[in-house]
Amino acid sequence: MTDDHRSACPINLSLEVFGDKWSLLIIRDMIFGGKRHFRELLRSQEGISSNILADRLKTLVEMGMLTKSDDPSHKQKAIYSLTEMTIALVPIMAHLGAWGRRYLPVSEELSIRAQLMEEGGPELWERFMDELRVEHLGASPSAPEGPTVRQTLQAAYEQVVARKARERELV
Amino acid sequence: MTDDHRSACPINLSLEVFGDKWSLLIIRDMIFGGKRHFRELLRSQEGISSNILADRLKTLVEMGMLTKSDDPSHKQKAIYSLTEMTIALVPIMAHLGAWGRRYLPVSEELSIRAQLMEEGGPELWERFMDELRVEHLGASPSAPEGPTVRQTLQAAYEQVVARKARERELV
DNA sequence: GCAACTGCTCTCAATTTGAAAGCAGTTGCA
DNA sequence: TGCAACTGCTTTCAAATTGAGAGCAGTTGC
Repeated sequence: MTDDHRSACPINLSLEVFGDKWSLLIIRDMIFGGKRHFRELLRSQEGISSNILADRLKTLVEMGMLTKSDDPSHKQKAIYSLTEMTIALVPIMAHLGAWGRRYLPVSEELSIRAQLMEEGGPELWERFMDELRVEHLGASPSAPEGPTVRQTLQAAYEQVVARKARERELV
Repeated sequence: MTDDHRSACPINLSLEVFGDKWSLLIIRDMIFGGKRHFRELLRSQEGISSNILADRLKTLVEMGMLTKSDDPSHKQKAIYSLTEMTIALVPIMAHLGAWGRRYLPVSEELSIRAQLMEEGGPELWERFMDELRVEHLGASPSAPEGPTVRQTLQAAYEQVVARKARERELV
């Protein structure tokens, strides 16, 4: 573990961990998409190619952002899990989504989740993080009632997609 | 302005704007270091090289993250200014700094600012953003009393540096 | 027994990165 | 009036990274 860092500034070090065009998208798909397997992550909106995905997963594991384990149901399957470090990025994801929604040409269906995260605020983020800890770290569930945050976000997304499909038919 | 975006997801679009190893560091130096000129930005902690800096400044201007204007005091000097879009990154910077401070091997002097930003919370961030609007957008100052947020952060940084120098002498 | 699926790896071209030197001016000072 | 220091870059060229696509050695389900 040599210090080949450009500087010991927290922002710089953060960028050295996920300051590239793909790492945060992988983490996004794990957090919001619930993806855990290589082939799932390969089917990203943005079309990451397999060599890049393999490389990023490897370095994210090396940096403690993910862990990798065997899937008991299939000898060739690997399961990737978030660590506390990565779960702690949820508020940053929320801010990033809110910022992008405000200043960049997002689509409605792909930003509805960001909107709900923004409206939900820190309380929703905390609930989401707790659910991720249960899912990825084996923490015991604290409030087991109702749909999960991810399910709620996903349902909203699908509703927008359905509405848009209906609107397209009316042309 | 063609849509050559990978996807219209807010997180992806955000990453297309500043998802690289240098752009956010430039913005960091402008926000926290008060830097406005090319040669100032060239003297970053991390040692950016001039061709990369020139390229990033150009694309940041093209994307509306910065504006560039002439310095009346020197015919060859350019002044780079933040836009509202970039000032709105202050909370993300604060979160990023807090995250890095918690999970990565930061140094005390380079993370004291992040600590104060974290402790100050949204109220401090808003005050800082207001000051940046005055400095970069020509907004009229709202609360003109006392030292600026940047001055406060800078003073704390220098205090740590001075203390560490003293401690080194005692060896 | 075979198609579909598993997490990758390999190849090779294209792009990006980066250090370093240099440049055409401008400015401040002696 | 000269000259050193400074201005925002640009150029050069090697090295590293990126990326699409094909392929692979197995595993699994039917």
